[in-house]
Amino acid sequence: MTKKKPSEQAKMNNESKISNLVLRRYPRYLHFLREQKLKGEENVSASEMSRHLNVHHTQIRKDLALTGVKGVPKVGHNIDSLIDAIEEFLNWKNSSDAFLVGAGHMGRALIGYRGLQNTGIKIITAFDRDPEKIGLEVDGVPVYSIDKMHNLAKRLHIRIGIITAPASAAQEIAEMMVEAGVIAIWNFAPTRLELPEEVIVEHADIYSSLAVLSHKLADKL
Amino acid sequence: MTKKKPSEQAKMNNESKISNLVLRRYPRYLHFLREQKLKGEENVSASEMSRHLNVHHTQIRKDLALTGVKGVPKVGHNIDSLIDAIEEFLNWKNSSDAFLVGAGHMGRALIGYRGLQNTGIKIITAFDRDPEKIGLEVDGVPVYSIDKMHNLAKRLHIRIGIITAPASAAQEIAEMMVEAGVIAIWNFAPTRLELPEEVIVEHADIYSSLAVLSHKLADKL
DNA sequence: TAGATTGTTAATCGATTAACAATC
DNA sequence: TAGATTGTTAATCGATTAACAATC
Repeated sequence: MTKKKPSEQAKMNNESKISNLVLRRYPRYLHFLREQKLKGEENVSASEMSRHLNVHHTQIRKDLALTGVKGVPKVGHNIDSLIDAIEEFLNWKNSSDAFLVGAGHMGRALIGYRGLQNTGIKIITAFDRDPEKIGLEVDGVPVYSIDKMHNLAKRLHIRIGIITAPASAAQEIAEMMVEAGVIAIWNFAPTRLELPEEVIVEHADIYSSLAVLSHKLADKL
Repeated sequence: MTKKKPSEQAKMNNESKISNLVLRRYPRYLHFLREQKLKGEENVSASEMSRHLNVHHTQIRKDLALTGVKGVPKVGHNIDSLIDAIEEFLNWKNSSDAFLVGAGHMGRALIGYRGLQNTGIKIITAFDRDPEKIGLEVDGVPVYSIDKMHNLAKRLHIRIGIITAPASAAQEIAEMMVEAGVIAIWNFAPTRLELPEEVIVEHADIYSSLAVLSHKLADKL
């Protein structure tokens, strides 16, 4: 029996081998690029990005190289091409419909988050158990009873689920989502979800950043 | 002129040299440990943690070793000691008072987040500009006019600020906070803040996790 | 005792940074 | 042309994993 190295696995699954660390940097790049574009800039140099984003210029070069966009010496990279390429890379060009479960404050915050409009995800419906929330409309997004999720997800072919429910309900909700055909879950509840391997789960973990903050602060006091 | 290696810098600033990657793992460990404690367990082995948290057992051993808690062969580590040590490490044992600016959904979500109670941060007051929000009370936390922040922060010696305002207002708010004596800022607005170096800024960046999710999903479709 | 588990040292892997030639 | 900037290759750094002796 041959051991599968992660890289071979990746090939087999037709997954690209780009590292998460790089992926996590792209939204910051994108943000900066859009800003520059708004300012009327046409090109940007890696050195300039490096200064503003506090990332080593070589790293920026490598990250940008992955997008396939070529730069021109003394000029830099074309901003539009970069924006386009990164959006393409992240699959943020055409947004996919998503369901959100848990119409509490966190859920509504996310629904109202204007920044999400540029990110390839569109929340089209929210669900909740609380009869007081069912029937509401939040920023144009209706809140339905969670019982309706299964049918609706199947009918609309929803592939992305967002969990903004309390931790205690998260696992159950996640299973319902998978059951209904969801293949990627963005989890804001502070729990690890146990799901079949093939389901993509990303945990929006606010504690990890708090841990860094707290520790640094402790050092300072 | 001698170049300062990061490590020397760290010593000079009296900062500990523990890596952020380790720090970011601790909250997950803590969560698991508390869970086990609730189940009535007294000890836990690194192998067990490894299985549940999907982290290599050697890594867990190293991370736990940093806390100073010793394990016993065939038994494992005492859960209480670990919880205690990690909380100590993160400075989560006695919570510091914090101000939150921006009482929109994100702000209220954070105020209502029960999980925050175990994390060394206590939001005692919220601020907003919106007259409709001023005077409200959210989960026992009063919302004041942002004009009052400066005086109140000075008076109560607040060192931690949380920004849950829109991106457009974040920089200005951050500067007000620093002006008022805040030395650590937890920023939920989707903007990089430009502040004096000595201010600790942690960006709770939801886009980075979305980037990973989107990319993985693109691969799968 | 035997075996589960710890904890440390060494090997590997991957990410970041440095150096530098190529180019507009 | 000179110099800013690109993009690539090599060196370094740090994090993860493997191997294994020590211990209860």
